[in-house]
Amino acid sequence: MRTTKERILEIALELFNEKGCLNTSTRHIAEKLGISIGNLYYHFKNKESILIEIFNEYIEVVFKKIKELDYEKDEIFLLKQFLADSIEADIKYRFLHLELNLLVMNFPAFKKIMEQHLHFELETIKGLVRHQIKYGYITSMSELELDIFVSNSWIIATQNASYWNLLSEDFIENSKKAALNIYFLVKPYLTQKSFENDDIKDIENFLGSII
Amino acid sequence: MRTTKERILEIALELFNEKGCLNTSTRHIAEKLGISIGNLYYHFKNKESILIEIFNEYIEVVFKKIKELDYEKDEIFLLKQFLADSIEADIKYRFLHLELNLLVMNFPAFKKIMEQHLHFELETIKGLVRHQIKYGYITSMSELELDIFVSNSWIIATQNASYWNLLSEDFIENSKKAALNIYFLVKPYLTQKSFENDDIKDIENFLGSII
Amino acid sequence: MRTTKERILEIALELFNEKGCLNTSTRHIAEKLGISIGNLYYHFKNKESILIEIFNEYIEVVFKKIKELDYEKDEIFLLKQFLADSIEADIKYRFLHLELNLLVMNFPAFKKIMEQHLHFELETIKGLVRHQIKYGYITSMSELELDIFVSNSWIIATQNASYWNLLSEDFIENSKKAALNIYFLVKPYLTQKSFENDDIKDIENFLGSII
Amino acid sequence: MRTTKERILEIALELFNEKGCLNTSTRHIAEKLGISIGNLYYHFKNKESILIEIFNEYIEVVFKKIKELDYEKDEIFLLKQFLADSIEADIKYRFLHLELNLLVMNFPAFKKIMEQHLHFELETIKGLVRHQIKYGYITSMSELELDIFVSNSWIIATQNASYWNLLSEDFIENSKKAALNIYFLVKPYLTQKSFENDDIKDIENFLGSII
DNA sequence: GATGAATGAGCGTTCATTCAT
DNA sequence: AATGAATGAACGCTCATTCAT
Repeated sequence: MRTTKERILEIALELFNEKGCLNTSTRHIAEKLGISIGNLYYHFKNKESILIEIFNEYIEVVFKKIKELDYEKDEIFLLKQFLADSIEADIKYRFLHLELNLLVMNFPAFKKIMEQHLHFELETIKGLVRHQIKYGYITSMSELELDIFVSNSWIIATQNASYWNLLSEDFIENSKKAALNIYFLVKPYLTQKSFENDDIKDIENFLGSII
Repeated sequence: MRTTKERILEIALELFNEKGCLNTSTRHIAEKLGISIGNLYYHFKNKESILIEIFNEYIEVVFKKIKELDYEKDEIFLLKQFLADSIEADIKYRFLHLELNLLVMNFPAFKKIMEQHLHFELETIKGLVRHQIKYGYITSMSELELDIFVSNSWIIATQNASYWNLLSEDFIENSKKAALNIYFLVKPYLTQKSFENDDIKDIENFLGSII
Repeated sequence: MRTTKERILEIALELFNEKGCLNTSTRHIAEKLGISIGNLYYHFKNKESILIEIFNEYIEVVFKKIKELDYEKDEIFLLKQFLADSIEADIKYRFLHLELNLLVMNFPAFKKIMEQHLHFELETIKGLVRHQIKYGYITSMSELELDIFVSNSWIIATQNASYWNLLSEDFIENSKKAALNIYFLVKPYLTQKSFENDDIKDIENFLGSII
Repeated sequence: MRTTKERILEIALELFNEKGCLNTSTRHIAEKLGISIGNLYYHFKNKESILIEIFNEYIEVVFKKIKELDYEKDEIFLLKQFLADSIEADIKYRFLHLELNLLVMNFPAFKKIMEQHLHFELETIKGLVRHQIKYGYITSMSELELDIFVSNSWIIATQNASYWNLLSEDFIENSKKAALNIYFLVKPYLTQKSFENDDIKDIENFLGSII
């Protein structure tokens, strides 16, 4: 049995994804859940803290599997995992990317946490890419190029859903395209070794099936 | 001497970029401009029509120079132009990309215009890329790859400012980085012929100066 | 060629009948007419004076034909005329009766004129009825009964359109029923002499054709 | 102790009768009641729902006593009851009739309910008149005449207050006259049996005292 | 005669949040 | 834990009217 707090977060996420966090009132969350507005404020001191708690969930999902990997030591091809994990989270918490800049403007505490997380996430991705370069999966590049490659990856990973949603309302179809965006962004940097890796073949097969 | 209508658009754009369109009230625009709220509504029938008029300006800026090019016939290297124009507009009207998805949710008439424009813009970019491929500036690619390349370009061009703003408030510095994002996205697809072109040398010099 | 002032009155009446005077803005009148709002206020010092001028037209129409009758001297059967004239005016200026009480509340100058007119109209109707009694078309009645008979007649004549419009939007059909309401209200008071009058036969034929 | 909701309805009715529903702002209601505007909207989702709730009260008052009568079986003289009940409600909720047509124009949900109620009310009155005819209190008449008689009765019952208010502001005096309007409207249709009924004598006595 | 920019009070409504119970 | 009444600032917008040109 879920606690009330958990159910609030669940419903809030649902509504945020549907209409945006800024378009969702606390009263609406409480009503949809069938609890009083007073009870909602008993569990969360304000709307921002609901947002922050959801954001913490998001962070956890993003890094859960990646953290498990001891990629510093092992020679593993991480692209597939990265693709799968990031897309999953970015779909589940898609409202975050739809209105991230406004959220940061409106919720100062959220802004702080968001910034901390972003720095950490970017460092993690950079570390991951460096690892892949070291083991020859990705071509080597300058520090500047790495910075830009990572920023482009982050932007594409988080924003492509917004893009496709502008073009079509077929949500399922759109989310599939996310994989293509990331794959083709990364592809020019893949080495021969990568293309010989079974994971890449899996990915290419999967992407082939989308088209 | 500017007309009141122009001044409203000017101040509105300023405030939209500062705090977001959704966070800017019509009363606030009027107050900052020193006119009555009634006067604002004399010039614009509602907030959405202010947004739409600003969006139409944006469209014009985006396409003004590109439209002038008779690129179907001439063999010209367009990347530099494209970089310059799109970045200029995307900075000047940056609020648009910061909250595009929410704007589309909240303003149905804007949504329609936005969608029409987006289709047209993407086709234009595709045509431009095909032209560059034809004249050997960009490596040839499949139709799918072209689609994804264009979508990635659009996403990076419109969203990179949001990204950098999350990391730093140095607005000038951030806007410079936009060029890097697009350049490195495109770079893997440039041919030898491109690298011999003087424009590319200009770009590389410019980018070098940023770092 | 109509003067601007006349055209304002014309369009105002049209809009008042369509949506009510209180739901019609002065701007709307000017726009529909294709003149500036300033020009409208050049011709009328305020909205109330438009209303009053229209009301004066109404009064004129109501009494034009009745005034022509020298009914004090002639033995004439006036019911038919009264039916025809009052219904015609009450249809043409139907907005007046739809919102008379609110108009009186909102427009003090109109209120005064309205009250004066109402007293005069009621006295006229009373005189008319007394004349019909004197010449044996209508059964004699006490002064109280006469008062009430006249008030009922006025209420039915002015309000029946509102009633039928609540039940159906077929405006033409509804206006026909007005005649029935008045006829059946008066009928119990008609004498044998009335029923032998050709006018009554005309009326009965006309009413028969409605059903 | 009245609930806030009840007090809102109470004050709203008071203000509506005083100045008209359309001339009464929600803010005005809240202020007169000494509550915040937010609280008013906590209890009613919009102004229309206040109007509708008041209208439902009106319906209840109109039909409360009439519904209790098992007039299909008993031979009873209903005129007195009808007079008393309808006048009481039409005075208490007099704003309704002062601006009914505008209310219907401005409040679509109210319009629907109003129309349903009107049809039901008219059928009820018709049934009541048919019963009185059956038991010999009212002279028999054709179906058409019945329709018109009922429509005239409804118009007089609901509109006579508006009429008298145009002539005088003595509210109490005016409301007494309502009874006269209805009585004299009905009188021509009363049979000898009616005039022998004690209720009629009561009415005549009451009316006599008014004059 | 005519234009149209400008005013500002007011309207219906929403919303995050508080607090006594 | 939970209820739900209450607050009040703010929002988008309308309207009759004025006035310089």
